[in-house]
Amino acid sequence: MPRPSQRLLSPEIITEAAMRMVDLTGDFTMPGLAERLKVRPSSLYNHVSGRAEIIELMRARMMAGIVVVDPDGKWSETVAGLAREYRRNYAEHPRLIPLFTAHTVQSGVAFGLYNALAQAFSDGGFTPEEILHAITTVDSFVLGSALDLAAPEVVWATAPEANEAMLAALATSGPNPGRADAAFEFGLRTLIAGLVAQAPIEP
Amino acid sequence: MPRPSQRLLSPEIITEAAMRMVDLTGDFTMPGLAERLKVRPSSLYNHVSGRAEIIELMRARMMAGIVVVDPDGKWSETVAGLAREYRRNYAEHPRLIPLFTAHTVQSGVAFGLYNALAQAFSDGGFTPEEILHAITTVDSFVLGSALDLAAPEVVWATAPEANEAMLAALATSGPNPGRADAAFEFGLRTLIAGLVAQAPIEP
DNA sequence: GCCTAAAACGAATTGGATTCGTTAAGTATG
DNA sequence: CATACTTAACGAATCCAATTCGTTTTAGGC
Repeated sequence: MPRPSQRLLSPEIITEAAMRMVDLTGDFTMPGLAERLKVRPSSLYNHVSGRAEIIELMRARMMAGIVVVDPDGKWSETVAGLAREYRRNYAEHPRLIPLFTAHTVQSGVAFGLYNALAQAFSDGGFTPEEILHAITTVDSFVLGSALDLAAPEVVWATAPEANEAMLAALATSGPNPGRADAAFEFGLRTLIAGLVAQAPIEP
Repeated sequence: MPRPSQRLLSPEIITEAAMRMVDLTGDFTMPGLAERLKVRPSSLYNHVSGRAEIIELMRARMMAGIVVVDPDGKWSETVAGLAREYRRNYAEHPRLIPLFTAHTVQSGVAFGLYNALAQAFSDGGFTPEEILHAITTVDSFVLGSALDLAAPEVVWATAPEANEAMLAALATSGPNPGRADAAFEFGLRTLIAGLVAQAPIEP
């Protein structure tokens, strides 16, 4: 017999549970979610339209964590800070990222971030077209770095035909996420240096 | 009654059909694949272990397209050439990328590329640890750029709360893949400039 | 105390991935 | 030529996830 209405669910509760499930197992299913919430799968549909919406809610929840503070110094440091903040949010739930990139819906979240980047690059004297490309570049690098974080480190483990330079490089490799973090900082430094070198306005 | 053995399938034929299906629709299913190949779904399992292996075969097939030529000049231009070649292969089948990043298996393909990058960075005077980070940086940027290519341009379409710098930037935006290509070239230029600036050895 | 809307339920449907036993064709062997 | 073996396609069946829908309960407003 059907159970009474007990207010067990809400979009927020479902989203939260889904995120915990993805963090734990790398994926989520409607039956699994329902079980965690002590509910039948069909009950979920009283609160969300389906699996796709849950993914979008998780995306929005992750993006909402990005805190954009007013710039307080060099435009280049503003960009670096924004990129770090952007990645930090991804890094808190690395296993969500493959889910996001698989379902390429991606509504216009994170416009606060984009606006702030646009302003910073504008301060650097870039043209409107360059600003768009620069934002895309930062976005691509951060997303790629986040995927690197989610990837198993096994990728680098065995090197059947590595040359000398590669072997020496691999020998320095520690475990994730330390390696991924260090690589991100290196890449960010590199990217900022390149941007500064191309910018009409110092620094 | 079952039909005779007519040699309709092979791993290569299946992989090829799956890639065409993904290029066309953004995904593939075993029944859909079977239909395209005029075969029953179960027949596929005589040639591949399942859906996961088909994805890995597609990944390998894509990676195999990367041509690593011997460097003929500056290390920085070698890196730029390798990055372009890497992305070019992704760009030929953009809709495969979300599939790849979803199933994060990623065996040690593309070691030829990694070796070549390691050698180039070694020529630039980077330390082994820096080499690993530099390779990761290029990898992240190329993968992120490839995802950008696969993303619908609708993402940029409407800007409900864009500031002035952002609006001006958006006004310059043309359609994909032109925009994504230009952004990649900008980002690559930027990245190379940053690497050159940090390298102990010119150029 | 009654009515209604919200929300959980269970059953049923659809569709994809996979397994397995069966069977026909081609191939090698005597 | 006949027999046995192997390959590969087939169909049926299983499992599971996603989703739909009609039913039921009950909390809160009147």
